[in-house]
Amino acid sequence: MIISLDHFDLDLIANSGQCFRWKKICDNPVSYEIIHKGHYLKMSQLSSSSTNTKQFELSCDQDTYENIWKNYFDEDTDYVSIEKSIYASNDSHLIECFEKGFGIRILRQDLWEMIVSFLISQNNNIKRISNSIEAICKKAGLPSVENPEAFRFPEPDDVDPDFFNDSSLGLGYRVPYLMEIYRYGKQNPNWLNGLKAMTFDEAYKELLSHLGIGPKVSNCICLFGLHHTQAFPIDTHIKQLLNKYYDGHFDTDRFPDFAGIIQQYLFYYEIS
DNA sequence: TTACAGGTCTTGT
DNA sequence: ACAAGACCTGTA
Repeated sequence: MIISLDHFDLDLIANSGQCFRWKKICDNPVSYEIIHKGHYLKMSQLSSSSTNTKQFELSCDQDTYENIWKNYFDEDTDYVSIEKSIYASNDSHLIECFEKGFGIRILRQDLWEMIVSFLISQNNNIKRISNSIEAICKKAGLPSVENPEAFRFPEPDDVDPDFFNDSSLGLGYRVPYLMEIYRYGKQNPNWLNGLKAMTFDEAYKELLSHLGIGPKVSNCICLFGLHHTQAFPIDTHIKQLLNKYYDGHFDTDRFPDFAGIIQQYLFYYEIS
């Protein structure tokens, strides 16, 4: 099926550091394989017109799109008003980041996958994070609905904690963090729904109480897993850019409720 | 070879 | 409350 999306660019989203499993399968047209909540999707970017809206070809049917992917792409967030706020801010560096990153959009990814992914991400590089996550999914061996060769992300009940005691996964010292969070997830089946019901501040604090989750990872989980777009994760790259352009401090109150989206533009500009 | 990576934990003051 | 120092290991 064919759909139109505005403020949406496959390459930019793939390289914006929020998704670790997108796999590029073609340069022309730009095409990716995406796995989300047990479903597999091939997505191609058809036109790159000068307008804000682009066309995409998706391998799924209408029902699966409505039930799974529509929410994942977060079509409801109003990026036009965000764009207006950015230009109204007179922040020349931010405007430059926005123009270079036009088409970045924060997806609504699976909460459990984000918790585990950002636990792995600490003091780590994106390539190795992706490799570890892929190794975990492959070892768990749970096929997606549409493609038996593409494996879904294992949920708490899918693997024993001891599953992670395996050096071939390349997890290093994070192994006990994963063992503990899988054990906790299995013993507390309502935990994820509870997190989803919380405010940003509540969820942020609750996540902090778990082994291996500090301020940065908790903010990432809130932003990418719970879509609390006011979360503003500060990592080494953001720290460097704040020192370079903002005297070491960024006033998030300038962008109430969507500082996290601003952070994504700044982050992408810095790493690219 | 050395330094770094979307940090956090532990220990010492 | 805050400052070191340790920590796995693939990648550049």
